[in-house]
Amino acid sequence: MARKSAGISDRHRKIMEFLMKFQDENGYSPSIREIGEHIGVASTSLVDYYLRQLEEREYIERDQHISRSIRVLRPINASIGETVKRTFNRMTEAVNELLDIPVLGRVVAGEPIPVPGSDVRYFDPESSVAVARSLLNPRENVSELFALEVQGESMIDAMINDGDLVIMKPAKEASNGEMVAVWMDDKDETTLKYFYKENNRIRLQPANPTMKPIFVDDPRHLRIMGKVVLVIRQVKGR
Amino acid sequence: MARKSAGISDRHRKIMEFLMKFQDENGYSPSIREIGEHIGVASTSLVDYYLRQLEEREYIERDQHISRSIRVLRPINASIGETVKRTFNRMTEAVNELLDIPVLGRVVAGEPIPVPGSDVRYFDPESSVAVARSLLNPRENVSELFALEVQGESMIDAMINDGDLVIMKPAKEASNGEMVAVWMDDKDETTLKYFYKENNRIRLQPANPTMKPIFVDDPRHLRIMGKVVLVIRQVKGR
DNA sequence: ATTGACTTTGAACGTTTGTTCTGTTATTAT
DNA sequence: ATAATAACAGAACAAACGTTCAAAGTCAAT
Repeated sequence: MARKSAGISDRHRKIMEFLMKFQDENGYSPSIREIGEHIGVASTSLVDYYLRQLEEREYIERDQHISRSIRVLRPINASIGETVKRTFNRMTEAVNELLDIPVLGRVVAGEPIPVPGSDVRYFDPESSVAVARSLLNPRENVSELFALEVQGESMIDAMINDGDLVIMKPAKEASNGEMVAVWMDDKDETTLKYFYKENNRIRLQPANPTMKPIFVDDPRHLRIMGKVVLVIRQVKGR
Repeated sequence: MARKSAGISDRHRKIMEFLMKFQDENGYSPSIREIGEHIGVASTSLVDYYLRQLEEREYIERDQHISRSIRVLRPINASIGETVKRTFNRMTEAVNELLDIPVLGRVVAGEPIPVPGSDVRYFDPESSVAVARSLLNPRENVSELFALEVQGESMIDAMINDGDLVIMKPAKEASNGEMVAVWMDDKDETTLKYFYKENNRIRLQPANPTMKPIFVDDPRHLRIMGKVVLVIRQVKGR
């Protein structure tokens, strides 16, 4: 006589709950001994005994002679909503944390840097860098950020090396103490310097404290292209 | 140059697909031998070899000495391409793209750097940095990475400034061309230098090309603490 | 031609694990 | 009370399984 969903004891319920919890936490089923330990049963045979009952009543399924092969057929006492909700939150958080910043080109000392003009829609970005938002100023307008790869060793006095990745935002002016990318007409050169406006001249201070500043008297010989926001150096593992 | 899932051979892909398919059909993971049988590999060690690689690249996860404990961390190449499945993949990818690296402390020239000892479980990390995985070597074992904040200007000859964030992995030895953090007994100092082993001495080359190298004749006066993997400079918006 | 990094094999070892068996203790019906 | 049935223990076993190691093969760079 096939007994239907008859007598589910307290033990059965405990086992089912443990199965689901263990599955959720580990991604696979517990062994018989692990089940026994958890429900306070010393002998493996007794656990097997209960499992067989659960199997007969079609609460679970398992494959003979295969470790950890228990499948839960129908969840008992569902409290799954919590888990789903939590993982969903973590996912949306992570997705928002990740910025995709286009790499517009290279910074070469002797050439003006490529800057996204307001009219010129987009340079086709060669590629993009993924950057965590938390590395940036929280109130940064991330949509206008762009990245440049430094080519050559012309920026060493800005403590920036060949291959470094500079992330910046477009700007035509700067405040004191900000690091800017400037094009100097008289020198035909692009550099990265800290910007300071003094009485009647502009001081461009290298990041390397051992280097001396450059002074510019006529601001018209100087074009600010953008402000540096972040520098990333990927050390070549060789 | 942010590229995604690099360094995955055909075998790896085949294994991942089998893992997902098997999981889907049986509700639990295949054993090592079952995997080997399916991809046409006779020895269990070779399967283990591949699994370890997949583990390092964080495609899967498994628990030691536990049968069928493989967890698929990120699905690969879903052959059943539905819109839902694809967006789901993109989300999990994004989640996996984001690494949380603990900041263990500061690098000060006159002090040894804090390194996660194998026995000393964890310094309580002061905080953590979020870093996109694509910024790192794809086969880097990201779980052992840690970050240090540079304090003072003692590292300027390594092109690293006060406030910079150095991400490194523990190491006691290094290969030529790698940037390492070393403690020099005779100078009582921690520095970051490029490591080169020459005939009968060690050359420590500053990253700044204008600086001269340091030569160490006796390797015992030199302790390698770790290899530098990434340097991040958050330019103070002031 | 040699090195070195990566791939592959085969076998062996020690656990983990499911299964089975014998036997004991409770519970219940008669 | 007694017999029958259900609940439990403990041990023992063989298969399944993860791990490790020594050794050999492959392939590209030097």
